[in-house]
Parts: sequence; C-alpha cells; structure tokens
Amino acid sequence: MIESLNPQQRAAVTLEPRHALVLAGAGSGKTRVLTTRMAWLIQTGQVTPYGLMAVTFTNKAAREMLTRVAAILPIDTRGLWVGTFHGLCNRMLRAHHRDAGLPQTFQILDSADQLSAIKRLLKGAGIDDDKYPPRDVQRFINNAKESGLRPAQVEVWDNFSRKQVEIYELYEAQCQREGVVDFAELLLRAYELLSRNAPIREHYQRRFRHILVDEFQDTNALQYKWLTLLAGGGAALFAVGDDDQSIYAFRGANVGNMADFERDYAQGNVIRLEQNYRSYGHILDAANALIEHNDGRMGKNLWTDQGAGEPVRIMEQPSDLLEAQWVLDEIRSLVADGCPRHEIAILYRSNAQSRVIEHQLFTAGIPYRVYGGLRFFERQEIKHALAYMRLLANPGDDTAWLRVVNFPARGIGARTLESQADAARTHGVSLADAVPFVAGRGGSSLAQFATLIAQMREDTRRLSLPELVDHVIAASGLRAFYQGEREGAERLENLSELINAAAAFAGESGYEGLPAGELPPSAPFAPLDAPALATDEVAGAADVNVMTPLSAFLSHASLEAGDNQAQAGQDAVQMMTVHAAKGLEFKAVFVTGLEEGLFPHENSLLEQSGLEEERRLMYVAMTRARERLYLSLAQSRMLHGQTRYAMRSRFLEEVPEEHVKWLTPRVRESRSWDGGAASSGWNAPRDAFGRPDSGTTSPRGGRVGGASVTVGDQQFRIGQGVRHARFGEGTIIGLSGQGQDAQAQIQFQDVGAKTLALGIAKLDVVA
DNA sequence: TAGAAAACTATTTTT
DNA sequence: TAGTTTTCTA
Repeated sequence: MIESLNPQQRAAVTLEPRHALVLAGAGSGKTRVLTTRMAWLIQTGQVTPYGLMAVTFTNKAAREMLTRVAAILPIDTRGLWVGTFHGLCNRMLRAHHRDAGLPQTFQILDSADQLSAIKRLLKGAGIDDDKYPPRDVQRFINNAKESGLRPAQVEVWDNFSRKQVEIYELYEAQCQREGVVDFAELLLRAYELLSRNAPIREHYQRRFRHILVDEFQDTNALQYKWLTLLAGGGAALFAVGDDDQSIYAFRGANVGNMADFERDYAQGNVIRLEQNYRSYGHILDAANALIEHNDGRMGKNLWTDQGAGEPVRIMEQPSDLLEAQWVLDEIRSLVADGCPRHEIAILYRSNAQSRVIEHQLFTAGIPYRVYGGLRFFERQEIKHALAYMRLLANPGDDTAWLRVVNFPARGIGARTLESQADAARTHGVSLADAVPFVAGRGGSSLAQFATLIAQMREDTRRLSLPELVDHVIAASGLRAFYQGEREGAERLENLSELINAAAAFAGESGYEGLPAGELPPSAPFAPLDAPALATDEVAGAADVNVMTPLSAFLSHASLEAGDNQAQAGQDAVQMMTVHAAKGLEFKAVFVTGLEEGLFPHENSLLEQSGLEEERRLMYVAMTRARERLYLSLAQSRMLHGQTRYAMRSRFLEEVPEEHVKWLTPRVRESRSWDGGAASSGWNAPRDAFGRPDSGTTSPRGGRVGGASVTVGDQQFRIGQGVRHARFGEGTIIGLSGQGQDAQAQIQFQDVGAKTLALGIAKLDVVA
C-alpha cells in the first residue's frame, strides 16, 4: 500500500495522529495521499471506519475518495462519513433535527430557489428591489452566514446596512416558517448545533479521531470554525491543500486559513509534496516562474524527473477569429500525430470566449464538448417535477408552491396569488394553508390545486420512490403538457431520466421497494461500529437514517445538481473555463485570450489580491498540461458587441524565455505600460504579416480593424502614453468603440487601471 | 395570460 | 453581440 509512495508522500500517509498540513502541489498525488492515509489508518488499527471523517468540496471528489479507499480496503464505504461539507452537515442536521430546530422533512434551497425566495420576500414586505436588488441581498446574506454571523451579530453602520440586516432577519423567519434551509444555512446550523449543544458536540468530538480535509485552501471562515470545533476533542486534523491553487476567493474562500492552520494547529507538521508526476520540465518551470511573482506564498517548488519536454508555445494573432483558426490548425496536427481528442483541452478565462472557438470547431466538423451548461437537476422540467415532490414532503414549502401552482397553466393568475399571499401573511400561515381564505373564482382554482396535491400525496403513500416520481409526472399534468409541446421531446426524456435517477438513488441508498413517504423500518446506513454506539447516550447520534426516501432524494437533488456535461461518449475536444479545469489534466492544453483586461481580468486589477488570484488561475491553467502547453492571444476581440483591442497579458512576460518558443515574431518597445517597473514593453498591434496594423483584411479572411481610435483631432493607440489632469500619467492598455463612444483602459502610474470615455475625459498625449 | 417588444447585462461559481 | 429578464400589448 505505501511501498510505491515517494518519501514525502509516505511521510504524510504514515504521520502520527497529530494536526498536520500537507502542501500538495499540482499533480503531486494529493488524492492518493489522502486515500492511502485513510486506508492505512484503518488497516493499522489506529482508527475504525466509524471514527474517521473526510471532507471534500465536490461530490465528485467525495465519490472518488470512496472508490479509491474501497479499492485498497474491502470495507463497506456506505456508512463512512466521507462527503462534502454540505452533505455531512445535512447528515448531522437530519440526525438531530429537533436540537437544530428544524422539521424532520426540511428541504434544501439551491441558489436559484434562494433567489426566488428573496424576491418573494422583498415583494411581500414592500421593499424596493431597485434599492435592494435581490442578487445583492442574496450575496449579503450568504456572506454573513459564511462568516458565521446571524443578523444580531452583523455590524450595522448606516441606514442601508441596517435595512439589509433587517431583510436578513425577515429572510430567516421566512425560511424557518417554510421549513427550508439554504446552502450556507446547512453549515451555520450544523456549526451552531455543535457549539450550543454540549452532549452532541462531545459525542462527535469523541467519535471522530481523524478528520481529513481536501482542498483546504478553498475553505471559508465558517468551515474552518466547524472543523476546529469538531476536532476540539483531540481529533487529528489532516488538511491537504495548495495555496497556489486558491481560485475561489470571490466565493468566500479564505487562503489565509492555511497559514492560520499552520500557526494554530500544525506547527512543525507541514509536509510538502513537490514532486510532480504530470508535466514535463519546461511546462513546470514556466508555471513555477509565473507563480513566483505572488507575495506571501507558503512556498513550494514543483519538480519532475521526466525531462524537459517541449517548450511552451506562444502565438499572437490579430483577431479572436484568427486565434480560433490557429487553435483549430494545431488541433488538427495534434490529432494527426495520434493525440486523442479528449486529451486536448481549450481553456479560457470567461465563458463568452468559447463561442468563436466553438464556431470554428463546429464548421470544421471536429467533435467538441463544452463544460458548464445547465446541470441535470437545474433543468426547468426537472425543477418543476421536484417542486411537486417537495409539496408532497413539505406542504409549507411556498417556493415550491409558487413554482407549480400555475404550471401547467390552471388559470391561476397574478392577482389570485397576490390575495393568497396577503391571506397567508395576515393569518401567519403557509400559502397552502391560506387557500381557504381566498374568495372568488381564484379561490376555487386554488382549492382545486390544493386538492390535486392532497390527492397525489394520498395516491403515492405506498409507492416506492421511482413509482412516486412517475406518478407525480403524470398526475401533475407535466407529462401531458410536454407531450403537447413542439419542443417537448427532450424534456420528456429528461423526466424519464428523473425516474431512472430516483431508481438508481433508491438502489444505492438501500431504499429499494420501500414506501417513499415513510421512514424506513431499519436503518439503511447501519452503524459501522455498533458497540461504540450502544454505550453512547446521545439520542439521535447514531447513524440511523431519519429520512424518508423522498426527503433523501430531494436532498440529493439539491446537494448534487448532477453532471453539467453535454454529449458524453464521443472522443471530443474539451472546452472549459480555467476554473472548471481545476483538478483535471490533459496531454495538450491551449490557454487562450491572454490579454490584459481579459486574463488578468480588468475587474480584478483594482486590488493586489485580485491580480494574485488571476495569477494563481493562470498557474492552474498551465499546470493542467502534461506534454504540450500552448498560450495564445488576440490583438482584437469582439466583446459585448464591440471590437476591443488589448495588449499582451503581463503573465506572458512572467514566463522565462528559456521555456518558451514564440511562434510569432516578437517586437519589443522601449516604453512599458506600468511606468518603468518592467524592463520589457509591448508591441503595437500588427497584422498577420507583422506589419503595423492598418485595418486591412488578413490573408486568412479575418477582419482586422484599426487599432487606433480618433476622437476629435486626437488619435489614440494601444501602448500610447497619456496624461490626465487628475490621474496623472499612464499608458493606454485597451481601446474599444469609435468616435464619441470610444473608451480607453488606461494603466495609470499612481492610481491603477481606469476605463475612461475618450469623448469626455481630457487627455494629453505624452511623447 | 400569453406572446412580443423593450430593456438590461456581460468574470470566475465546488454546495 | 447574444442571452435573459422585465414590461407592454392584444
């Protein structure tokens, strides 16, 4: 089991039971270390499966961990506490729903459900949603929860923030009334359950002797608190992560948790996994050199014994279209050389960039697959069916009620629903319970709907989970509705797939053949360590499954939105954002759109931390490649309906020449955009022949616009020095639009990057 | 209440 | 430009 590990890996796997931090570089065998340690701990008798917990961020990672542990050790992994933060918190809250103050059948809102709940709340409370946009409110609430703060603890400093906190309070009350929790609430509730309830806390503290955490750099403040609380009884926290691959700060992830963890827990117990088994030397050294430009790293240098391999190839093209054509040409020759298409990835910073490339691949007839579309459980028809099922499990779920009360159409209009909402508010009850208070024709339509739901509940009482789903799809009228739709065939297929998913879920969870709406007589998740459990006096702390098959399936649907990949199976080129590529590897990788303003993205340039996260993103992108790494940029690009001109990304300058092969002639200028800090400059836009660009059509058909903009009697071009009365001197790093609408992005020496309207701002040209 | 027209928006998104 | 969401109109 441990013989084939390298010394650092082995040290990590066989570490004594103390807190430890493993700095695992890209491609260094992180998952292997994690799973081998779990197996090793169990096999050497240091812990029973019952006393082990492993936390991940994605369901995919959790599944992979279980599969790999099961491959090493013949144990039943079903009752193991291995899962996502949210999944494990859900499990804990189900077991202790009463102590957590939740109904047994509480439902989980996904982000979209949460947003519609907030919209409904604002409407009901008569709050101006121009002043308090639902999205901002959602972010505010989630931020607060992820920092571990309830409304009373949020700092208020003006009327605006006071109102936001007020809305947060109302939102909490609404969720509580309806028996629903959002993602962040799962974590916060679980944390509060442990911190407030000593018997339960001590139970779990006694129980879990080893807690392993994957992707530790992505943990937020609340997750960190939850972990340290759980480990407070002497468990060993084994945290694995890579600070250089922290790319989710914008979602609340706190890289600082790694340094904090080292200081507070893992002092002297830091293990670095630096041998890379993925990439050749040039690629690795290029990535190392790039990431060196970040400050405050924990420090790590990847190495390989695989040899230097091919240099990193860089291509600069006049336009996004030509960039795409070049990628296409390279892919053709890679495939001709025997590289399977699924081993080729095209990465980009933002989703909008995929279109041009997709178009080229499509026209050329090269199979491709774009990651990041709608996921299975997020599809309209699936969410509708699930909403009916949610109403069966929990009549008070107003979000679900509103989603399907008039779908398929039942003649229940906006004003009927408004009077229903009013009635619900005045009587302090759910929408379902407010039905009798609504008078008139609307009232009778509502009553009919209520009867339909009640009838469905009655008719499905003894049905198994897949039978229930089938019944709901039919009785709700969804099936008939989509049969009558011209474009309904795919949606019908997805609904059938939902029945299959329910059957598969029932099988995997031990619910097969059991009535979906009743608590199973015996626990499918049998305690792994019965004796230890028998002596424990904490009620509910057993691994008894306290969920009905229906609730369990609904949780599953919320917590695991399913694959978001389109057509699988075929050998296709893989296209995705850099974020989506984290954790994956390919034989050949194209990183496209390496332009200032795009990668690094302009919105990130305001702060140093933003730029550093962009650089980590670039690091992640580069380290995906095993054999071939291509970096490319376009001097002009169609963006938001306008042609935009940009300079080369600074990241290209941060990759040392000795690891690079420029496929385009490279012109250096003496001036540098950042006012002299860098020694090299940027070349002016050129056409495909390397001549100064003058708005001609390139030989390959791509339209190349002029890279200069004329406003009044002044002409501006990329790389030009300018002076602004207030902002001082700077360099134009991007241009878009024409005439009075033209805008320039300017990197000022003192005040950073700004976008100015050239028709308004008064700029002087500096020689 | 559906469908059309207008208005708005565009970085990344594990759960 | 292109997609989604809101508002208008019959």
